[in-house]
Formats: sequence, C-alpha cells, structure tokens
Amino acid sequence: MGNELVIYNTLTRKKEVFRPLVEGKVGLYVCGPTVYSDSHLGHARPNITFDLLVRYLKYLGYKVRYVRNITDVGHLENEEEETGEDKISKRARIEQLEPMEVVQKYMNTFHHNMRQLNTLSPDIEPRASGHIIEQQQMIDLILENGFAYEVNGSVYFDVEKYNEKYQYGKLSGRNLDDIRTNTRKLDSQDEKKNPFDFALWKKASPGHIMQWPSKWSNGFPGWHLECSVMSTKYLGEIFDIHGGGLDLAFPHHECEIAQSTASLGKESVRYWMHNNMITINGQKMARSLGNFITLDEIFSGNHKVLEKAYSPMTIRFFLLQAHYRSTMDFSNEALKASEKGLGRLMDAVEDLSNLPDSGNSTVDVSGLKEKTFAALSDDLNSPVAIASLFDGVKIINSVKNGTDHLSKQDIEDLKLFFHTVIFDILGLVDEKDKDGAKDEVLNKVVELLLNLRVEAKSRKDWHTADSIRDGLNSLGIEVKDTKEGFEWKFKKIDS
RNA sequence: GGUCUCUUGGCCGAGUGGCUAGGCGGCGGUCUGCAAAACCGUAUACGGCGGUUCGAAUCCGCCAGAGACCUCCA
Repeated sequence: MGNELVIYNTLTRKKEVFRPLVEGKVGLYVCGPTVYSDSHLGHARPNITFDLLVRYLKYLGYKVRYVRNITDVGHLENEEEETGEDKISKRARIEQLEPMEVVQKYMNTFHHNMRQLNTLSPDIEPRASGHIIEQQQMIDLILENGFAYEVNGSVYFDVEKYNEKYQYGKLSGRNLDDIRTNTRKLDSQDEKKNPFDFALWKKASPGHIMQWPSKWSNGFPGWHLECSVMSTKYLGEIFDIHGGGLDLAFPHHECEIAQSTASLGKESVRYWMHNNMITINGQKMARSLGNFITLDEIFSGNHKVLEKAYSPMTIRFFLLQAHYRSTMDFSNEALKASEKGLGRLMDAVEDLSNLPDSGNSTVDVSGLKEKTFAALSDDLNSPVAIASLFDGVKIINSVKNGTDHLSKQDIEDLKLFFHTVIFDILGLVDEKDKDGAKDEVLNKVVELLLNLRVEAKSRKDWHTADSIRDGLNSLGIEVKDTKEGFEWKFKKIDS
C-alpha cells in the first residue's frame, strides 16, 4: 500500500509513522480483562479498537502476533475489605466457588461476548497464574539490579532508586515530585519505603486462597508484573505496540515500563496506544453510579437505562463511528442512530450485488477508496472512513435509481472495496443473515403471502392487502412495495 | 489540591488556518390506493471575551463549564 500507517504514540504524544522492528511483522500486546465479573461495555472499547488495528495491519500485509492476557490473579481490592483481599478470591468466597472456577466462568463469558462483537481471537492469550515462575524470575532480575527490596517476605519496587537512573512517570507525564505529594497513603503499607513503591511479590495472609511458594514467602505476584513478563516472553525484550485503556496508563503501564527497564536495562515498548473511556449519558460508567452495563445486558436490553436491546454489531459500529482516542458517550438516542445507519450501510452492500452495469462511470470510485484508506492509515480514523463509506452508499443508491452510472469494472471494484473495508477491516457482520432469513420454507411462505397480496391489490381489495401487510409486520417482517412488486426483510425486533 | 484533556448545529461525532465531514432526527420532495420503507434535496455550528493573521471553529491568552487520572478499573 502506498500510504503509511501513522499511529499516535502516548509516550511521545505525537503521531508517528509506524515502522515495525522486524520488517513485515508486528508484535502487539494488549491488556486483557481481569476475570472476576461479567464483561461490560468498557471491555468492548479496547477490544474493538485493537481488533481494528489487527485487522488493518493484516490488510496492510503484516504478519501480526497478537497477545492479550487474562488476569486471573493478583489484583488487590483496597476499597472494600480491610485485608486487601484478592479480587478473585473474594468473589470465590461469595459464590462458594473455587477461584479457578470463577476465572473459568467469567473468562468464558468474556470470550463469548468478544465473539459476539466479532473480534478476532488473540494468537496467544497468556494467563498470569500460568506464569508465576517467570514472574519470580523477573523479580530476581530486578532485585539483582538493585531496583527492589524485600521486607517480611514481600518484595517492592524501589521507585526512588529507579528514578535516579531512569525517569519514572514519563508515559503519563508525571514526575516523581508530583507523585510524591499526591500519592495517597494507605494503611498496612508501612512496609514500603515510599508510598509510591509498588509490590512485585506480596506475602499472602494465611487465609488467602490464591498463593504460590517462592523464596520470599508463600504469596502472589504484584499486579503490574504479569504484563511485563508475558509480553517479554511472547514478543521479545523489545516489541512494537502495547495497547490498553487510557485508565491503565497510570500507574499500570508506568509500572510496566519501570519493571521492564529495571530488569532488562532497556525499554520494551516502541509504540504505546491507549483507547479513551466510555461515558453513559455524559457520566463515567461506574457501579456506584448505577449506570454500569454488562454486554449481556446491552445485547438483551435488560437494564434500566436501556430503552431496548442493541445488537453486538450496533455496538461495534457505534464505537467505530468515534475515534478511539475520543471519549464516547452512550445514550439511547445515539445508539438508535447508529443502528439505523448500520442498517442503511448493509442494505447498500446488498444492493451492490444487483447493481446494473450501465456503461461509463459518472462517479469516482478510486477517489473514494483513497479517501477511506487514507483515513484508516491516519491513526485508525474509522469515523472518517465510515463517512466515506456513506458517500459510497449515496453512489450505490444513485446508480440503483438511475441518476448515476457505473461501469462493470467500477462495480466490481466497489464491491471488493466495500466488502474489504466493511467486513474484513471494520469487522462488521450483516446480522440480518442470522435471524432466520436462511429458512427456505419460511421465505417461500412469505413470498406466497405477498404474491396473494399483489393479487388483492390488483383487485383493489385494500382490506386483504393491508391485513397481509400488517400481519407480516407484526411478525417482524417489513414489506416494501416497489414498482416491480415487493421487497421484504426481517426487521430487528425491538424488545 | 496536583497533572492532563475536552467544550462543534436537536442528538452522536469528524475536522484543526481559507474548500459540504458523516450518521440519526427535523423540514421539503419523489414513490405509493393509503402507508411503511427507501431515495433525493435542504436548514441549523464551532462555550465566552480579547489577541495574532489578509483570513480562525482551527494558533495564543484570559474567563466559564465538563471530564479523566492521581486508588482496582477498559
């Protein structure tokens, strides 16, 4: 491809031309979920964003190794319990399940939801619990290099020491003095030299369910370590792109940089990419605000802020209609707008396969293609790419109406272009196909009824014609009269 | 309190020195037995006040408002 992919690098706060470490290959690491509850809307954003990235990189001809972790150990929950109990073990106690049973359950729903959103599976999906030894090895290295200290069976990263040689806070634009004055002092952290130091290994209390033996104590790894370890293991000491939510930039990614640098003596990540957050009716989505929506809830419409169900593709399309670095506001009005727009786009795709070849083209197909790919190459500007797809929709409709014309070659071009961008790169799926439209008997029955209706109409028997139409309508089948007779399709059924 | 970001028409959301973003909704029209749908056309905008400039929604300053992170978070 002629146009070069440009990516916004959080580390430099600039758009940079993407050049992989190894020509033709891309190593990508994305922070995955902590599997202790149902997947929510917030999970849709990064996974769709980086799915788009993977799909576009592949389209550009790169061989991509996409690594996305599952966090199944080690995140402390300071806010609730006095003990700082592990999220997963806490949930296990509540539900009377084995910790690994909890992990499995929510990992399964996460995978199911991600399939519904038509995201590609990562090539490697490593789990923190499966890399305890590697994490211990990295702690050893950091200790050897003098950037960590052991206290009472726990090991902490020495941020101050690290900052003497390197720069802690560079990713999130902080310096240690700012952090020093603004880090909250928590109870039971008196083991640490400084409040901003973070745990690499934490000694477990006797009742703590998830723990592993180590030379320091029976315990569990610190909550930033897994990503440093697993990205290095599967992508190498230096790799191309690390992605995640903007909320992870500090402290999680900052700590990752520190850990990798402290253990390897160099930085691992070449391009940092962060997707922005989702708000609901202008508010941050949070459990405490009562506007926290799981993906299952949005797909079923089963939540008080939702007027109806929204399909996975509506969510996907909606998210792609905003740039990944902008905050994105969910509202019923906005979602319904996307649902309709997506329907119109998909109708155009369908029309494209029956478009009349009408001699010389009166529209510029190649200009449309250039515009679209230029947008995608400009830091994945999917909203602009989609806008130009709608320019294409306008062309398709005009040709259908006979006000514009397309040559046979241009029709083929347009068809390939639409399919490539809509299905391969944007990863959309035509959901109409799934709703039973493949049932041949049903199709024939509907056609039979509609043919009867045409007869009724020719007799000017409006009563019969209308009752057929209304009856089908109430069954979720939309009837459109056309010059030739009729068209019909399954409507999305509102709940 | 510290650091940072944002404020675009009824809603969502691009753009970032001069040229229509786009979607949804509105309005007008085409089509129709009537509808619905679809299609076509169209109006409405850059938080406020200053400054830089031939020219600013776009750059700079101030003010107002919103949000994010600083604590697990996608």
